[in-house]
Amino acid sequence: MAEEIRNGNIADNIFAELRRKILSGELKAGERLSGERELAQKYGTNRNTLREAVRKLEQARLVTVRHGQGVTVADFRKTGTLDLLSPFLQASTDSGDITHVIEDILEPRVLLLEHATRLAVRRADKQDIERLMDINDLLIAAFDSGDAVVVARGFQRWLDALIDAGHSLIVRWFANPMLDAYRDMVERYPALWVLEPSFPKHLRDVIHAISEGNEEKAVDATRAYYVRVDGALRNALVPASRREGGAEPELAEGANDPEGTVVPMRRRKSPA
Amino acid sequence: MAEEIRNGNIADNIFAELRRKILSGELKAGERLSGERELAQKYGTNRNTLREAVRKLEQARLVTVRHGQGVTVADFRKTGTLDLLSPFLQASTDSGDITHVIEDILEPRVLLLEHATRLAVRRADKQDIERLMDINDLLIAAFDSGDAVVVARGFQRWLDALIDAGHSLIVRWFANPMLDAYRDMVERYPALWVLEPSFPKHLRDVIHAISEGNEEKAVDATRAYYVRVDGALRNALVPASRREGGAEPELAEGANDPEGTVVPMRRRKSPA
DNA sequence: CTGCTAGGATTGGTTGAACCAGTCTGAATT
DNA sequence: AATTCAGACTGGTTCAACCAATCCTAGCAG
Repeated sequence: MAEEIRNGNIADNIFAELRRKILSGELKAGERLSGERELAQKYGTNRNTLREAVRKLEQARLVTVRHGQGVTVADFRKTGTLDLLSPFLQASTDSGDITHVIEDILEPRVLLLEHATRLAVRRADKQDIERLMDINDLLIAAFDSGDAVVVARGFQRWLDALIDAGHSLIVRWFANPMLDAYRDMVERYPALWVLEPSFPKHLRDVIHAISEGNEEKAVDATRAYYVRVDGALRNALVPASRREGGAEPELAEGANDPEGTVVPMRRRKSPA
Repeated sequence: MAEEIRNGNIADNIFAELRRKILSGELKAGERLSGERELAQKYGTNRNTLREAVRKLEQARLVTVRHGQGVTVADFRKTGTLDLLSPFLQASTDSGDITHVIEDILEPRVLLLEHATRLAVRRADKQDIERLMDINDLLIAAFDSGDAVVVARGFQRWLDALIDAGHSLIVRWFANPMLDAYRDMVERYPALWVLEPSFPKHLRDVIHAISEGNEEKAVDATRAYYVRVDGALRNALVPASRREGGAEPELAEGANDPEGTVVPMRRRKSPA
């Protein structure tokens, strides 16, 4: 089966390929994979290397392996974790899936950032604030140059610094998968990253609030900014999702949805 | 090296053992593991099986592997995800670490549950509500019997149902690692799970609010409950963390901290 | 002495074959 | 019809090579 070379590691490529198949729905939950011997032959490798790929799938909770029974595709919608966010977005060929996920992530993202901001206000030391200010200067310059991608990339450093300033293992671990997804999305759809006019003001406000230890002011600044940004993003998404089963303008390269077996992710409340 | 048999899978045991060593700080970030040949011999197995364990470590972001260079321990504090929460709590021998993590997770947990509750109010259908009511009945009965462990176990099902009622992939993926950690903690320290007197009322209030579609009421009920529970938990933790470097009453079985190299996780803000 | 280079040692990556060990299936037996 | 058991799956483990990237060092050239 045609495998393009992504990096120099066979097991990783097979892992990525099978992960894509599972996350895209090509392999469904409960389905059994072929035996290791057959799979190895199919991917043109040997059993040991193939097994390394299966081990990674197992660790990613995408399959379950039982001696004597074989390898079974797991229901990642139920048992998955945020680690799957980035590969899921990359694997999804169904635009409705992507739209729902992005819509559903906006609120948790704001809640996380508000909390991160709170912790930064409470715990940031001089070094943390200096780092934030340095990045802020760079961002302002990049913003003035008007290059959205450069800003987006620098913004990742800002978020990193903000989260570090909170000195919370938990918040860092919460944020990492979202930052990964953000990074990937910036690389794939640079056009989506609009330059919100209030961006520089938002940065300054947050830093000021952190410097003077004003928690509510910092959170308010964060919230106000994301209300605007997320609103714009929602507006950009809604028209796309309104078309029935079609591929949206620029979110899909090779959209093919062989059957309509996609589990509904969002159900509206039935009339009480 | 003495390895106890945990389950029938050598690679998994080695993976778990190395993960424990890394998460406990026994192996530090940046440190290089021995070569695969040597490691395999040390654990009394062959290279292929050993490599399967290393692959899982790699997938868990606990090590990085580079051809020609070897296996390097990653800085999981920076690059980890919530997947590490449960194994980290199990591996930690430093009571300060555990205390900080638990303190830092309480707020995010409430935020997550509040958001999950909001989504449940917006999206729950008749089936979801029925499921919640069924579990509620069981929980009330268990609560009256006074067995904290049974209640805690049933509460996991309640949380599952609540999250399902929100029909959000993202929230489910956010919650799973925390539910895993909760499950483990209940099994390990059943004594910590106190029966809050307002527990049955909280459940009823949330269900009512969901039924009548009153979002704010549902969130208020959730928040009010967790303010009480978390307050109690914080009080239980603070006295333990106040002792300097000592093992707390019942959170550590084999506490041994060979050197004082633990990276400070929480720094107070320096005087502005 | 300094700098570069070639080669050897060390590391992970890949391979194929053989055998061990659970699990399932179906035919033979009772 | 129920039971049993052999065989045909499945994954689990082991061994022994060899390939390929990286690192280190001895030796050479400047």
